[in-house]
Amino acid sequence: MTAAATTPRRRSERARVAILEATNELLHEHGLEQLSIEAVAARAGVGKQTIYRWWPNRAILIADALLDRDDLAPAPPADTGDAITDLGRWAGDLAASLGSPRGAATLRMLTAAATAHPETSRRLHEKFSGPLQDYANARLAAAPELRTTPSQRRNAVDAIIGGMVFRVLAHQELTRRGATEMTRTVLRGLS
Amino acid sequence: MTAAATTPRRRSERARVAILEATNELLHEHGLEQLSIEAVAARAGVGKQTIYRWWPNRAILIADALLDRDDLAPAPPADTGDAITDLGRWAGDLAASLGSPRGAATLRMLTAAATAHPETSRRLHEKFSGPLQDYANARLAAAPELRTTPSQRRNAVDAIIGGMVFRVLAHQELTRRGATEMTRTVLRGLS
Amino acid sequence: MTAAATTPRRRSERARVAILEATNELLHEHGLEQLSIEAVAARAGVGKQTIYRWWPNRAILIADALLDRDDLAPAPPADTGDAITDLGRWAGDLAASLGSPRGAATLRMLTAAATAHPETSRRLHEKFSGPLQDYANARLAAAPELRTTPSQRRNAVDAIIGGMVFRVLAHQELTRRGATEMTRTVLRGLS
Amino acid sequence: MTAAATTPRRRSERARVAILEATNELLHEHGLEQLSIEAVAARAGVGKQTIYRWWPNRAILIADALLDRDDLAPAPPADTGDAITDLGRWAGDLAASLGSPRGAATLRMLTAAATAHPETSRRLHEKFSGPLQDYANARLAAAPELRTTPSQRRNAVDAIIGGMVFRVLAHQELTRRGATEMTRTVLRGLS
DNA sequence: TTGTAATCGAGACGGTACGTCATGTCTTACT
DNA sequence: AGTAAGACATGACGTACCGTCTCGATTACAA
Repeated sequence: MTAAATTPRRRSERARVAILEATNELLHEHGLEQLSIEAVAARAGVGKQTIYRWWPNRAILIADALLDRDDLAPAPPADTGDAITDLGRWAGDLAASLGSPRGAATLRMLTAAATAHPETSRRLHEKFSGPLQDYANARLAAAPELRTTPSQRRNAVDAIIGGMVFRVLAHQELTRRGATEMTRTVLRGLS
Repeated sequence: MTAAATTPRRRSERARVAILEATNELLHEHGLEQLSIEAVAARAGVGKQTIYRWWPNRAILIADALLDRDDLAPAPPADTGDAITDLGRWAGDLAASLGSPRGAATLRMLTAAATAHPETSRRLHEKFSGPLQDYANARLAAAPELRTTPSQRRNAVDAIIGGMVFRVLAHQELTRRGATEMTRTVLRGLS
Repeated sequence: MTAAATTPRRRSERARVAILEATNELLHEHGLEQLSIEAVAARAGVGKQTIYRWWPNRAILIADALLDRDDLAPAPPADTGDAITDLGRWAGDLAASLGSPRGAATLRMLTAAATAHPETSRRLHEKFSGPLQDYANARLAAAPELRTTPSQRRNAVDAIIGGMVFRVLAHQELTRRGATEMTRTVLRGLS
Repeated sequence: MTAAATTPRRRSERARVAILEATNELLHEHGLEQLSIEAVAARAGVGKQTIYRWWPNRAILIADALLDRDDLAPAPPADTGDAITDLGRWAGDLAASLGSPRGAATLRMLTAAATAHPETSRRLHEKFSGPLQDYANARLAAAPELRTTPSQRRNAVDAIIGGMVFRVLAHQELTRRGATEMTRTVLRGLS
């Protein structure tokens, strides 16, 4: 609450939102590679320079647009006291999100974007895979009924998340029920 | 009276090989998005038209070039009679391949290419993930010591493969030893 | 009729004629600049190499095709004893030929072709403008009623021929009657 | 409330001039058919798109470049009161211009360009042959010493201009003196 | 209330690469 | 030997976008 001198920025919120929305729309309509800054500018009713002023390049704009919608990773469920139940439910929620057409498309485009751009990879981990790993790991560590080493936890968590991601990337079906079963199968190995 | 139109096709093998090699080199030097057909033609010492004559578009050329080197998925190991041992070894081999810098780069680029192009996705599954799933599934099904349902096998197999792929895509370490441990952890759930 | 040993050449007359006809047709259908060797080969039902074997390049093929039809410069008329009458008739015939749509198009294309290719220019003069100048000059020189110096004759002849050619190139009307009048006007200056 | 769409056209004069100059240079260095837009862009230090933005096709660029230099048709001479003297001098000036290597090359290229492109033909007449015909015709009409009909004037004018143009196109010598003589010869027929 | 300066829309600019077309050369199989 | 077919290396075509650069107009703070 210091009376600091304010920075007299006057960035147009209207433009910012319109650009991110246009980017998301075009991404889902035409795909990652077909996205052109000119099309974004036209759809958003914005000058190209306004985009370049705030996003230094295409890759960062794409990451911003895709990660701004932070509904990919669902909130952790309530703690029922049983880790397998909790993680099964959590995996089901995650599968519902990633398994939907839009979620799957978003995950695939993010994966591709991360391949080409390390910074996107970092942010993808920070906003998506990191929190997922952290929650599952913590829930496992807090489960007295499952005596696990850190390395076992890491393996189990990556197998669960990876199994789901793999199915999405491979265009194979991923249902809430299937994810829960997979989770249970993996966790049974930690008895 | 004249004979039917003859078919004097004489595709140059020299050009075909040079193009695929140049594509692979440029892909690993500059990345997927930076790959230009003009650069491939120049490096291969070939006219652009010769590329377009045989590959209808960039995506198919990339898939061809990356999948032509079929060293991504290793050959299945000898059957020792113990499924967990065999699959552990198999997973280790796979991890050695995917975990190497070149293998990891290839997998990432293939994943990105498949995202943008359904046909590439199909061929990636046909040459990579399909055979992996098939082998692991068959080895599990043939293991009398593990009584498994098809659905359980499918879950376990995807968790193992997905876990490894996920680590590669997330730029996390994937060692032969880690992969074997992860496999054992998952399979223990199938007792 | 000598029983000379024949040279065992086996050039296909069928191909030669078909190529020249196809060239002429395409020239009048699409114009000089649009003419492609590939189109000629296709229309003539001939391999490209057959064209290149006998005509070293596009320009020479075009000149050959256009000049093969030697109906541009009409035959000189019968000598009536009166130079002005004869030359007026001759000019009229020439105008009828050059003034027709096909003749005009041919003259224009030949002019353009000659601009780009000196050898075509030479052959155009040899088969077209040269004979015209020669006839008119000779007819004037043989007219006792017109006492002319060589230089006067040359001027008058070029004015007459040039006047007609100019009208054709400028897309202006050129009639038999107009040409005769122009001829008379010019020749009257040689009294 | 917002103002109507503004028109922020800011065509670069620098680029316009550089393109026309480069075109003229390359035209005289390599000829009409060898002129490539890419070479113009490179020589002018300009992007190809900048050429295509303002000139819809090669033909119009060529016409613009050649006709922009309006030194082909010389200014009419002062009126001395004697039409034959005036027109002789005018023809001499024209011959000096058309007879020079550069003038001849320009005339030949314009003729060829007009052959392939009607609009170029129109502009060539508008800027070159039209004004020539108009001046000569008017000078003749204003000469009381020469009683001429419109049709006679038209014939004489076309014979004079055509005679000169013909000599240039036929690669024959055209001197100031020769042109003056030809003019006098033709005009003597209008006594 | 009025400068004044950052931001905005628009779009021209010098470039790079696209995918297509035609060049002139070559090789193959047929006649 | 000549031919129809057509692949080849080359290079220009005309288009689409890139990222940079003006150009007025707009707008919100500071004087």
